[in-house]
Amino acid sequence: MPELAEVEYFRKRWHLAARGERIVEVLAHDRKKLLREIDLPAFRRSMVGARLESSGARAKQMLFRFSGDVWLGIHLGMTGELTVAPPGHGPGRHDHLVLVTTHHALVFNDPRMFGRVDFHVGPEPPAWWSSIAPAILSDQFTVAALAAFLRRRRRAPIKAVLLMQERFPGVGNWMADEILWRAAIHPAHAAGSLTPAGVRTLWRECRNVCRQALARIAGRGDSLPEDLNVNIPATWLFKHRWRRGGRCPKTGQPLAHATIGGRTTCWSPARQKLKRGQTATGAASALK
DNA sequence: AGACATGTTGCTCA
DNA sequence: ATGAGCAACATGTC
Repeated sequence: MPELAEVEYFRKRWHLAARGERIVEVLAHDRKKLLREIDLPAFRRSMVGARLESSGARAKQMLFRFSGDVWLGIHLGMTGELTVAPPGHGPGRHDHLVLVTTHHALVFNDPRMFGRVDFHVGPEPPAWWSSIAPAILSDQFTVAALAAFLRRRRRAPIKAVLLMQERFPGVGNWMADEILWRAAIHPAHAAGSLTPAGVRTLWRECRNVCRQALARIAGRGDSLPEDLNVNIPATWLFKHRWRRGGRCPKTGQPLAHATIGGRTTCWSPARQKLKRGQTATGAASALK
């Protein structure tokens, strides 16, 4: 579920509910997997009594800062989500971590357990946070940097390249498909054989999808939509990609699905065309 | 029943 | 050394 904007949505949910509140109790379960890197007794000692001061989201990671130089990093994996419940919340089946304040329970739930929790103490944020690639919406994401990256990955299908966090932090399966659909680029197109105009269009749509997804999903300022996706319009591919018999909202033509770059991919054949010689080597079999 | 799932990592092979 | 492809992780849903 969580890509760039969903991660920001969940961060805000915890942040808006509990900013300034003190943790009075920590409930932690299943430390074999999600909490495997955590020294639980030390985590409890640091966390209880700490006050949530600030937080941020970068790519698909979140970092919550607590008083006493305590930091909590969370990655939601494939199925993780953060919710807010009353303070008496009895942990449900896949609630792996619950931070209880006097007014709220901050719940990290993840059925599939691909998520990760990191606990860090120190005046500076943890190293992994600082080494996340520059955001697509930052001025470091330039057309030249994009072109150089596509050249390096020239033989891979563009769909697979968009999923690489080292250059497209926060982009996941649905955002990659949305970007390519808007840019009218076929997902199996070899990354290195886009025209200069194609690269520029791709750059623009990377930024458009990130900006619009953040505004639609995570809201603006201190506002938060009631739920994920309630503000995503039917003009987006997102609304049609999983529906059986789904049609392209731009052309009205049927959508296509195949595994490209190792992931289920949806595109609009009427809009995203591939000429001879442009197909990435590994993607050819997927298009039969 | 079996296929498949909005993610990442670590292995193999070229 | 570098890049591409794929299985594995664990559980729920269609």
